[in-house]
Amino acid sequence: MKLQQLRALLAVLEAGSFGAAALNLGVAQSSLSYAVAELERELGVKLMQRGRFGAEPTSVGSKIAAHARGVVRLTEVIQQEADLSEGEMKGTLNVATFRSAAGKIIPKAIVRLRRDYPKVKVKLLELDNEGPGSLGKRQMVRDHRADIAFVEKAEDDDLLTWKVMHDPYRALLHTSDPRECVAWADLPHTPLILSACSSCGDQVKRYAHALEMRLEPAYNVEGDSTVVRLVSEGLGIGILPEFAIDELPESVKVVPLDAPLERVIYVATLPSSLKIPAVRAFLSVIKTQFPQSEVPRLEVSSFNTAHTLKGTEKP
Amino acid sequence: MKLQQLRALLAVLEAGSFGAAALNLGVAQSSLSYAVAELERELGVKLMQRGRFGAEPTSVGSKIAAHARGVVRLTEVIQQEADLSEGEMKGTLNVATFRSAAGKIIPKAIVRLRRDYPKVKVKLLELDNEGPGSLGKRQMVRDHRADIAFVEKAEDDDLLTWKVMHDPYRALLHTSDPRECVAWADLPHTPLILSACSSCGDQVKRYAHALEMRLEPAYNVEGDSTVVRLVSEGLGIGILPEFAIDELPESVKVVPLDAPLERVIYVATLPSSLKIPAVRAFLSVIKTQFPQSEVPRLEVSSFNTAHTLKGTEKP
DNA sequence: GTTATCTATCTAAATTTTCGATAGACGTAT
DNA sequence: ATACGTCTATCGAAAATTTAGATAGATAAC
Repeated sequence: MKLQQLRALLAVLEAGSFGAAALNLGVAQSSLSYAVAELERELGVKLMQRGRFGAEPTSVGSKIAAHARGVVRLTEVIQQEADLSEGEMKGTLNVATFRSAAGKIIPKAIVRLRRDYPKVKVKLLELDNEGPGSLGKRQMVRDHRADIAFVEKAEDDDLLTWKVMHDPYRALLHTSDPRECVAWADLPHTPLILSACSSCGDQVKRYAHALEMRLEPAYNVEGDSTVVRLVSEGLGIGILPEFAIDELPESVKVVPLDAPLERVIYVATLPSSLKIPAVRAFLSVIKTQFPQSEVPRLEVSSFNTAHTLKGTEKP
Repeated sequence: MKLQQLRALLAVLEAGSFGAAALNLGVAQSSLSYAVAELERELGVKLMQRGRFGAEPTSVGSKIAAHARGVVRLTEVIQQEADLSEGEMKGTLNVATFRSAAGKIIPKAIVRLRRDYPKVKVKLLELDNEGPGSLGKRQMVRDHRADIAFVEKAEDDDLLTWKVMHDPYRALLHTSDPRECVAWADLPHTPLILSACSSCGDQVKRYAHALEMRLEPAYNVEGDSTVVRLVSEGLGIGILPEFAIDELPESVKVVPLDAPLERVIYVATLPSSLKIPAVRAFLSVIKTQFPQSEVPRLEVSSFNTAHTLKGTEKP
């Protein structure tokens, strides 16, 4: 088995066809064909189903690809480790996020990361809909497609998950509205504008249900920014998590709700990823950036194989 | 970076010198020298300190070797996955144990493993003294030197740890002794034979201390079998965990203690190792072999990347 | 100073990978 | 039905890489 073969497998899988992958990598198509065929020969299984429309993984192929990603990622870690020993923290970090975290939290963290570890690059993988088709962020982490994911729920599974911050829901009012605070009790009487994406709307409805209120949203829009636009048109009251609010026009103001509903934002990662220097760097940045977070304190520069990790309890 | 280079690094590290490693692998010494040098060139760091007495890792070298072991292990997992998809559960499992677990628990488990998964091989790494010098079993697991370790303490760290069984301490009497049970209160009055290894003796002393008794062991011997021999010579009462008692001569009998002291035996593994089919197979064997164990139920044959794992809480 | 025991390096041979071109397979459009 | 576009597999030659064997250099022990 050769690393190049595993890399070829992953490239083809990602590109969807041998030809496209060859173009991406700048090698001949026949090379990839040969590499994958050789790997299949050695393993004794067919990894991809080739057809008229390219190549897609067999079921073994998918499983093996996940391991292969782990292998390739580990080789990157080896390089990171080597660089780190020279005093240079380098490398790339793959972060899976949803839009509203990407909007405010991540930039904050990245700015600080660039300051403290200028050579660490971050690749953002935004995926909002955890629905079928697009893999969930947790699954991205499990498959080594991402090192770290920002998630809104702390499920109890095989990933380590830490609370990063609380993000309170706010009401968006047209500036003509005199109120400085919105009461939940008022909501049934006014047209509501909720966002469908990233479970925000759902949580609001669930909370209202708990208060024994029936909310009938007047608009259930797709993007967070659309909510803002509709509010600025005077079409109703918008409700969004504070960190999802990007830029406000003059005609819209943000006021608190009387009962503070909030969503909690977590980071999740594979236990084994804690050995990756760049991951530790990122988590340490998160830790200092969001002081109330429950991210454990990790030594970055000088961690041993017996790595220092205190308090990895799950929420 | 090439897999062969990583394998060369590990082989040299294990053998202690380039020449010995070359002999082990059946290749020329110059090949290994070239491979490691090439790896060092690419990484930009010196991985080994070569000298008159062979080669030993630099500090970066050790860290990188640990990752390299992970890489190599993952390639083996890839092969396992391929074989499994053909219906054949193959592969090798590295199990770190202490002597007395190796003596009774492991053979039981291995017999069943051979029956259920005849092609899975087990490599036993017995290391009793967790002292300095010899790496601890947990560290073996962390460094990917072992997939699974049997341990006597459940430390709260980065390893997953499950209780396997309780192992009650027993008294060993010469057959001339009429007692069918030994009271702790009697112990200070008789010459005691304790085993120094694997913390057995320590635990007995600690327990006696808790009972406010001062035990003065007449003999503190190295091996468990030596305890049996001294008892058969009529030199005193031996105390050992039941599973550490291997074979008894005619002249020795085993009786319970009036207050049942016991040690608990755990298995520990890296979270990421749960993706290894052979590890899951072994754990499932343990699970059925020791029904009171707290090992989680794992599907072996058909596990997906979203692997089925229920109840991974630590003790 | 010699020796024994290591590793590094050199050259040539063997192996492996890559390339470019081409053939085959398979739907689709004409 | 035939030609076409879009894939992958395969072939032979070239390029690159790895290997082996021999030898030189380094270093501590004697």
